[in-house]
Amino acid sequence: MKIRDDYTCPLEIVHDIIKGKWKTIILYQMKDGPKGLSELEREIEGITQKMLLEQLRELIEFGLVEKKSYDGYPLRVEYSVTERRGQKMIEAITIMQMIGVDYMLEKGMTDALINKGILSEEEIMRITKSTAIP
Amino acid sequence: MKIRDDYTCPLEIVHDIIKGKWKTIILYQMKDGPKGLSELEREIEGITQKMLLEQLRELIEFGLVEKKSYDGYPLRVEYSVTERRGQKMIEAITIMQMIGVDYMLEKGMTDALINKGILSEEEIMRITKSTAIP
DNA sequence: CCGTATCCGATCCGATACTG
DNA sequence: CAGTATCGGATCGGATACGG
Repeated sequence: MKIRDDYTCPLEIVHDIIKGKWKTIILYQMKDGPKGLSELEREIEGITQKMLLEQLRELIEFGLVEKKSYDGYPLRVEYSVTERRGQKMIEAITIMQMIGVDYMLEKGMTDALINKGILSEEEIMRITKSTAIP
Repeated sequence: MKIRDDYTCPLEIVHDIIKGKWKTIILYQMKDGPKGLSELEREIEGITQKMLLEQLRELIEFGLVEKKSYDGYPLRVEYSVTERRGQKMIEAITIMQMIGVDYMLEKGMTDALINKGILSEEEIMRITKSTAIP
């Protein structure tokens, strides 16, 4: 990814940082601690190894992710969210996650939420009752 | 924009909502109240009318923006952030704005910040002093 | 002032094959 | 387990012209 130097506003930069299809998902997946590559690949449904590595590299470039390599066999590499900028981004992503859930509830896409373990059936019952129009 | 129904996670949806180059900037520009089209066009540097309308339409589709038309002459149209989902998104965007500013400070892009009126010269002095390594 | 339509190069991303 | 390279279709976004 090319890093330009003619940005006219801060949000333009941030858009460049997270515009990739998988960036927010990757970051969110790392929110509770470091992850290995194959771990991420397993947990993120539909991503290819190529995309994962590509997007990780860009996240590192922008200071949102850190990489640590440990020699030995098997190879071990850990990717984690950076303390300063990365954690801040997680805050924003957490809000976006809420918006996504809100949208899915509105559209009745409850199955996906339950399957993914994002919400339990009871939680959905409670939420939909409280906001549904009788 | 096509709205799919096979989203596997909430963040995938949100990414679809804000992936456009101008979406976050447009929303942020409306954070303090309704805006007319030409107003937005004037305030957002570099955007074309085509892109502005296109992205606004998508933001409306996803329930982040509302549109109100007033007949008469000259025509008056108001775009505003929706109470529920839109305002929530503004929260996330505000954090992203902070990240962008942080990045610009780190890269020494202070001129752009001052020119845009995002930070004053004194504020930058204070910040850079407190985080700079002597 | 507000909105639509088209054309076209740039980029994104998925599939696939290969290396240490 | 971790990472690189290439190729090709789909999508994005800028320019530009036209209509209410």
